[in-house]
Amino acid sequence: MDSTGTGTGFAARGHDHGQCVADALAMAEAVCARRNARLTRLRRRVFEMLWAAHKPTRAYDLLDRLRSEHDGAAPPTVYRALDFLLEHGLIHKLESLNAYIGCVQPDAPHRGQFLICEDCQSVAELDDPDIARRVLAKAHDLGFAVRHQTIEVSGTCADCSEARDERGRDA
Amino acid sequence: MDSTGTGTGFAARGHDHGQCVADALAMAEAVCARRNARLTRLRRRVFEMLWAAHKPTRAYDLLDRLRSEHDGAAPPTVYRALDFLLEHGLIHKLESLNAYIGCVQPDAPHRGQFLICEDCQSVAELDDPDIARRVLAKAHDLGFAVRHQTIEVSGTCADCSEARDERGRDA
DNA sequence: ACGATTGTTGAAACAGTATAACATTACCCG
DNA sequence: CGGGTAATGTTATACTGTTTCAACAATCGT
Repeated sequence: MDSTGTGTGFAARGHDHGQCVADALAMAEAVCARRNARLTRLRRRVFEMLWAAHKPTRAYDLLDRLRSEHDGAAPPTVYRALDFLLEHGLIHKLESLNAYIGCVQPDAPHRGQFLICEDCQSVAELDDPDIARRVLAKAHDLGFAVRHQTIEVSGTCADCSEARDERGRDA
Repeated sequence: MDSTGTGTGFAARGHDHGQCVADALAMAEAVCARRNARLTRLRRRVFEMLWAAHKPTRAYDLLDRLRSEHDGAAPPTVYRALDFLLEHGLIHKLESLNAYIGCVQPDAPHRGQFLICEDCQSVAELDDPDIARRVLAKAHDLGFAVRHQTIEVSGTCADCSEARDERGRDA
């Protein structure tokens, strides 16, 4: 579940990144195969880039990288790939950042909750059913039929809080 | 608390709109006075426009309306006003729509939860402490210090669900 | 194998959202 | 009044995302 073993939802600082990208790709392949969705070269590249960055990445950053290895890439190129990946739950869009990030659990399409560290730009995806249920229940009380939840929390992650505390002591 | 009396968080279809805008403006005035913040003519107009629309409104829509009554309005004109209003908790930004809407409870700056109807574009602001607390608790467990919550739920409001059902029976 | 259908990509232009940078004016306080 | 700060004017630009149409490739039924 949490390939980093830290239990914080954030990737550990020194984790085996190549392996983590490879694992994500294998999951994506499996998901697409199961649904007869075509994970083309382009889509795969965008997916890999998102995982390689391992932090929220903007469409035009992806576009720049695409262009460097493939002439003729244009905005629709990257947005179409992103749309496909979003549709299949392989990535998420962080609305508060206008950025995209790989999904840690692409088995079933879903919307999790995101903790976004403002210091180091790392993101933890929570998928806490309690939170989602509470929102659903409240909406239901009001007669509101939920289609989609966007839950994004910005702040400071544990690592950065520590680092900040240490700087504080030094000063 | 809920000036509409519907209890759904959504404004009632036939509520006294002029009064509702006037009330909001009075609250804004009071908040700014208490903080020595200057609710200038421009800022007041943007605030009024947001309340008059009574639904999520885009920056460039506001700009168009500003221009019609005030030559020389440019993007920064409206964005600066929006920044001021956001800073003082008088309005909210809906990240998932890139749109802005008046805050129903501007006494203390805060971030509520939003139910966004995809059919009629109406928005309910919840401010449910349970939801906020649960998110805070979960983040705290992971050592994450929360600065800001963005919780936006899209779907169909009770009125539109009913209307849809009726259309369904007719068909 | 064949064409029809559908899905994917290429390419150019465009629409919508937001900020940078700098000049100018209005306001407040001593 | 003078001097400083906050607010606005103005121009330009950066960033984010869509529309459109044409070309190409995979799939499917026959």
